[in-house]
Amino acid sequence: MADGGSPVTMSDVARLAGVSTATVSRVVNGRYGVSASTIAQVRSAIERLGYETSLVATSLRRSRTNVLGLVTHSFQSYTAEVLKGVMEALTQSGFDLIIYANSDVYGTYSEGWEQRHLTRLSGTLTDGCIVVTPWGEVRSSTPVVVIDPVRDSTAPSVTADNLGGATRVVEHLLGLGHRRIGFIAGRSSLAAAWSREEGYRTALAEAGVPVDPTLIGRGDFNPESAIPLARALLERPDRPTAIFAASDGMALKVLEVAKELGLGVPGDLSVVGFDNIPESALAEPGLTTVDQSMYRLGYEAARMLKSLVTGEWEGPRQILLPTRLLARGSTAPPRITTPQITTRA
Amino acid sequence: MADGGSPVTMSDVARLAGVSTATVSRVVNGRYGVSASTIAQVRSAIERLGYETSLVATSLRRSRTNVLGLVTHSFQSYTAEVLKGVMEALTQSGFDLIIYANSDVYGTYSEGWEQRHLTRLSGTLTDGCIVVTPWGEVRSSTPVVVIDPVRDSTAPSVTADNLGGATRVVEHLLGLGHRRIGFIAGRSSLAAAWSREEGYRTALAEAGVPVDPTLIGRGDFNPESAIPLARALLERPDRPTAIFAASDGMALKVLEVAKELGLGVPGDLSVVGFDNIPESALAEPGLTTVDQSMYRLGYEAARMLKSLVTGEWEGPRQILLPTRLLARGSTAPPRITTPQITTRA
DNA sequence: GTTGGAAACGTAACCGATAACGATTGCAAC
DNA sequence: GTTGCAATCGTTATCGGTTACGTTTCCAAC
Repeated sequence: MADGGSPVTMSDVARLAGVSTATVSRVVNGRYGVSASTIAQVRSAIERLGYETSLVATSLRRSRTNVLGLVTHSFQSYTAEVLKGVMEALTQSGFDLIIYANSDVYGTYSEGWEQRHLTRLSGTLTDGCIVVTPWGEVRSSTPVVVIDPVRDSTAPSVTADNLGGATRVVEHLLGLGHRRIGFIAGRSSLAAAWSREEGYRTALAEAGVPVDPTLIGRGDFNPESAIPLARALLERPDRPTAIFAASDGMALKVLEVAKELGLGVPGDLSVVGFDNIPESALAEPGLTTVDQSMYRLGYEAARMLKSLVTGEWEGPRQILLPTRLLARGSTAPPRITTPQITTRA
Repeated sequence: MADGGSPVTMSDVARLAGVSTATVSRVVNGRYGVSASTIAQVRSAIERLGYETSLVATSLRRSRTNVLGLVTHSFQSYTAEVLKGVMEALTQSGFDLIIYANSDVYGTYSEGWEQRHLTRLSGTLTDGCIVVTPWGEVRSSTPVVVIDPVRDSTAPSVTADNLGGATRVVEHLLGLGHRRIGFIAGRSSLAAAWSREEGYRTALAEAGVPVDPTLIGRGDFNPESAIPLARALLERPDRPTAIFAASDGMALKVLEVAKELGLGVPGDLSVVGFDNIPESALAEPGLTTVDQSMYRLGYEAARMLKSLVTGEWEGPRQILLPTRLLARGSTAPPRITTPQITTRA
């Protein structure tokens, strides 16, 4: 149970079976050149000792390990979704998965964590890695697929259609009659943040609504960062009738601030988020948001990495997955049109 | 970015710095016996080449790796909670974490998966492992802490107070006036399932309510398994006024079956679960359940394993964490007292 | 009986890093 | 000028498994 002595090695098996370790290795790996009787001997010795080949020793000697790695800086509920997708894609593929989390950087959003994790894994332990939401570009001696890459990255990646999703959000709000729409941006180095802001800007521009820079708050995807920004937007006399936050986490904080200021949602203020995290459906009212399937992000990333490792990848190296607007209770037509706007427009 | 050549090894650094690999090793590990100028040379070479020590080679040579392992057979939202707790306990501890998931067994609930994962990790890669909800006893050459162990396990473990939680559930229902309380059990090999059933039985016995074996359905924690059992309980003429399912997943299925049969909850039937998974708060009505903090389970398991590895663990090897009854909308007093009971009692 | 060749198996050199050990150097004490 | 002790650094065995290569065995063909 607890401690069952030292681990069984290949030489233990060899000794018991009366052969060399080379022969044991051949049997384990099913190679040619071992007589049937010897195979039986070795098999029985393996069985009796409960021997399992050491991942470490094998990966040191071989280049291929048939293990893929994944590095993430935190474990959220969406991380579990990603992992489900990854495992689904890897089922029965012969590739196992190792997730590495460094205790030094966990919780602290220190720059370069992804590179440190990656180097640690790609020594010889893994054949390739998936990196979730990195802070910067990464380099590795083995293939890497990035989920939610940084802006303008040329690395193989899987991303949700953030631009399209954000565009539909703004079109939805415009369709309801909103004209003063606030925006709370995410960490600008991430492609996702940039695309969502770009969608906000272009959708307004296409509708002939001028973009007011003072209606844009600079958040960083951290929910807390949205609080002062939401307060600033909502306390001004010409406050927006709707706020679009670049993530659900931030949008939920906007809801809290609105409640605190005595503003009814969606009566006095419409709020929209992005991501569709589980908590959003729970919110009161339900948060209108953009659904991006983290499951599919994980699935596609694993599928791509697998083929990249075996060298048989044919498709594009940058995948864009569709997003979907989920209209819930937090959005409605504005109650009154702000006077400043109607006179100026 | 993508493929940056072959990985940098220690001998590459040694060659560039003009020293032996032993000296590089000493510098990397901060050992005594290297002159300041040599240290500078080596440091600069490491910097220039972007060298990072290989986890594989180190763990093969050393016995200690300062890496802890965790094996789980699936990634659910509660798994993420456990992982958050584990990482919190490991932050700045010097121990990193590796999670291993085998593609052969994922999704399929094949027996012995935990042992196979464990052996693969404990070769020399990890100093110890956390095993989440295993199917049986596990053996390992390094310390193991089990979260939700099998029944009567003597291995070091962390468990929620399932007995107390289940007891309070039944007391809650009895207090509301229920006397015919159905129970849907979990997989009986797990200690958690057994304790929850035991709590159900003893709480009834203490209140002088006889336990009716026909009111107990044998599920296996798989939500689907509860459907026929709930149907059987609710379609009988003397159906129970309340059903206590040993997990939220199964309880939610009971809600569905009740709706399907036209039974109002909590009017016609009270339903209680166990676990407090996120979906339970979302249910209509909200599911009354027992909250067990998966976060704390992970936290305590990691704290214990850490000390077990360093050999400084003093406390008990089996930890019981408190649980808490969460009364939500799915429980209420029974509308009418079943005639059979009142006459018999 | 000899030879050829393939099958079967062992030997030893790795893979990258560590640590015990030995070798060299420098400096102070005698 | 020795001697002795640190300080500094290289050499080498080692971890467990894989594989190129060499050796032995065995059977068929001549």
